[in-house]
Amino acid sequence: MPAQNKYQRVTISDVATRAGVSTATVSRVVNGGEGVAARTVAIVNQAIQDLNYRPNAAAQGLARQRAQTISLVVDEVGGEYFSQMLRGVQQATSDAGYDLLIYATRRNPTFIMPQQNADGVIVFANSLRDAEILRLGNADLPVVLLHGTRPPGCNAPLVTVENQRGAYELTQYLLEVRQYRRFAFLRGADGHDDALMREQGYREALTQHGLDYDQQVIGRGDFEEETSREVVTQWLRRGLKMDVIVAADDDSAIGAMVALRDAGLRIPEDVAVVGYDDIRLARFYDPPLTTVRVAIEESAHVAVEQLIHYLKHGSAESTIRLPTELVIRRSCGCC
Amino acid sequence: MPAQNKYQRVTISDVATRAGVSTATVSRVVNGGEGVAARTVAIVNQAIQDLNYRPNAAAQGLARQRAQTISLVVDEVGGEYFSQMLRGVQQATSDAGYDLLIYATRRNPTFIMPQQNADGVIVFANSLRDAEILRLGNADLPVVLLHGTRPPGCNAPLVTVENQRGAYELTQYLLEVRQYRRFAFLRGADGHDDALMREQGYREALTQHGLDYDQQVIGRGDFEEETSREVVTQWLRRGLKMDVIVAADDDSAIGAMVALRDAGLRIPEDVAVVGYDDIRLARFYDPPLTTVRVAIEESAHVAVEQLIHYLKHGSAESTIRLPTELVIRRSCGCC
DNA sequence: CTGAAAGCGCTTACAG
DNA sequence: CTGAAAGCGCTTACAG
Repeated sequence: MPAQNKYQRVTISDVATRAGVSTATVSRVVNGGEGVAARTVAIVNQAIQDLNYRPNAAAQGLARQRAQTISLVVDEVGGEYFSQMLRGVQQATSDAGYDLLIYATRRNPTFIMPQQNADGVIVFANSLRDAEILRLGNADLPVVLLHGTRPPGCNAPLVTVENQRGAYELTQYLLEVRQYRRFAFLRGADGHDDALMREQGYREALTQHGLDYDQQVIGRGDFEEETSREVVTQWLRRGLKMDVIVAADDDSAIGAMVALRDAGLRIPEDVAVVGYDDIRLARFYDPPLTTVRVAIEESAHVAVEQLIHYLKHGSAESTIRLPTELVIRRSCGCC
Repeated sequence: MPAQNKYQRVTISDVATRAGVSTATVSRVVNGGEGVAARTVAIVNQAIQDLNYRPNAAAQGLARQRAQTISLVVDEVGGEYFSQMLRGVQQATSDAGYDLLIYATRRNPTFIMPQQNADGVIVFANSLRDAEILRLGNADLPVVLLHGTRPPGCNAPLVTVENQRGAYELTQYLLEVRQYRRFAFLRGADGHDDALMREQGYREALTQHGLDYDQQVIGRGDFEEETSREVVTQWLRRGLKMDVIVAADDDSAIGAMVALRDAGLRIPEDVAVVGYDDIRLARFYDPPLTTVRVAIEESAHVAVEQLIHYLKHGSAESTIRLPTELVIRRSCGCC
C-alpha cells in the first residue's frame, strides 16, 4: 500500500468555519449542546458529519485537565486469569465512558508509569514490587490495587478476594469430609501475596486438625504448570507418599496431575488433587478439577468502579474482599 | 479512604524554575538531552527527580501532533484466542515505545472510533462490519486489518493466516490417510471471514475427492461450544451417521466432543473430531484434539509492525498471510 | 548551548 | 444563546 500520508486532520475550527459559528459553540455542541439553540445544534452537527470531525483527545484532555482514561498495569498479558480480569476492567471502563490503556511489567520490571497519560490506574498488585506501588501511590496518580495485598505505608484502596478463607474451607473439606491426612502443598509464585494468603488458610486448617504443617510435603508450584509438574515428579521419584496435593492455583494443579499420570498414578484413586481459581480448563480437564472459584471478572469490575468513584468524589472503600466458592469436582475423590 | 484529591500535578515550568532554566531546555532534556550541556542535563535531571516530574502525555501529544499510541479494536475481550492476540499486540506495541488502547465492539456494535486518540488502529477485522471498516479506512486514521478479509473498496493492509489452505490440508489428511468418507462440518460464526475461508478449504478437499459437499452433514458451530454441542446432539438424535466432525474452530470442536460423549460415543473410535486454532485446551483435552495451529500471537505482532512502519514511512505490505501447521493428536484417530 | 514565543486543538469563565 | 480570549502543558523553529 504505497498510499501517501494524507491524514490531514479536521479540527474544531474547520467545523466552526463551515457552520458559520465560533469554536466555542462547536465545542458546546460536541459536549451535549447544553444551552445552544436547537437550530444551531442542527447546523453544527451537519458540519461535523460532513467533515467527519472527531475531537482530538489530546487537546480535550489538556483543556479539561483529565484524560478520561484509566490504565491497567499487569505483570503479563495472556492466560485465563488475566483474560477474565481484563474483561472485567474493560467492561467497567467502557461503561463509565473511559478509555483503557494496558501496560505489562513482566518485560519491563522497572516500569514506573513513565507518563502522565491516565487519570488513574488499576494495579494488579502482584505485578509490581512494593516499592513501586508505594512510589505510584505517593505520586500524583490515584491508584486502586487489584488482588494481592496493600504494602505497608500505602493507603490505596484494595479490591481482592477471600484467599485465606477459601483455602481454609477447601482444606477443611479435605480433612473432614474426605478424611485425608497426608497432604502435599504446591506454593504459588514468590512475592505473590494471594499465594501467601492461600498458604496461610491451608496451614490454619491443618493446624486446627492437629497436623503439623512443616511435616507435610511442600514444594514450589510457582503458579506454573511446568514448575509444579517437575516438583511433583521429584516427589514421586523420592518415594514421598500423599493422599492429596493442594495447589495454590489451577495451573500448578494441572501440572501436578500431568506428573501423577505420567507416573502411572490414578487421580483421585491414588492421589487426589485440588487447585484454586477455577479457570476454564478446570471444568474440562479429566478428571474435572476441584477448586475454589474466584470472582476474577467481578473484582476487576469493582476495582474500576472504586477508582472512578475516587476520581469523582475523592474517596473510595479502603478494602473490598469478594467471597469465594468451593467447587467440588472429581479430582478430589468426592463424587 | 477519605483522602482528599491532593493531585496537584507538577509541570514542566515547575521543573524549569527549580533548575533555573527555560522550559525549552527542560523539554530537550526530557527528550534525550541532544545539544544540551552535560552540566545542564544533570541539573535538570536532578530537578525532575526531586519533583517526581512526569510529562503530561496529552500536552506532548498535542504539541508533537502524535499520540504515540495505537488502539486495538476487537469484538470481545476474553478467551484464549483473544488473549494470544492481545499478547502479541501488547508486546510489539510496547517494544516500539507506543501505548496501547483497547476497545471492544461487542457491547457497542455501532462503535466508530469516537475520538482521535491514537495514531493508528489495529482492527480485528471480524469485530467490525464492512461498512465500519471502510469508514475507518476513509477517515483520517491509519488502519491495519488483523485476520478476516479486506472488504471490497478498502485498501488497508491485512495481516492474517492461511485459513483456506490449513483447512484444505487437514481435510485432505482425513480423506487420504484416515480414509474417512462420511463428513460433518460445523460452520464458524456468521460474517466471520476466517470461518468462510476454512469452509472453502474443507469443501475444496472434499470436492477433489469426489465427495459432494452438500450431501455431507453441515451445521452451525458459531465458534462456540454451546451452539455446537446442541447441534451435534440434534444430529445424533436424528440418527445421522458420520466418521468425523470437522469444526471451524477448537471451541466448537470441544462442544462436539462433549455432545458425543454425552451420547455415549467414543472419540475417535466411533466418531473422530478435529478443530482449528490449537488453543491451549486442545492439548489438554481428553482425547487431545487434532487441529491446525494458527500463529495468532505472531500475526498480531506483525500487524503492529506493519502499522508502525506505515506511521513512519507511509507504506506497508498490502497482505501478509502467515502459514499454519497441522497438529495431529488423538481425536482424529491417528495415533 | 539556551531562551522567547508561537502554536498544537480544545474548553470555559466572562461579557454581552 | 453566542463569541473573544485566555489557558491547559508541552515542542520546536528561530535568534542569539
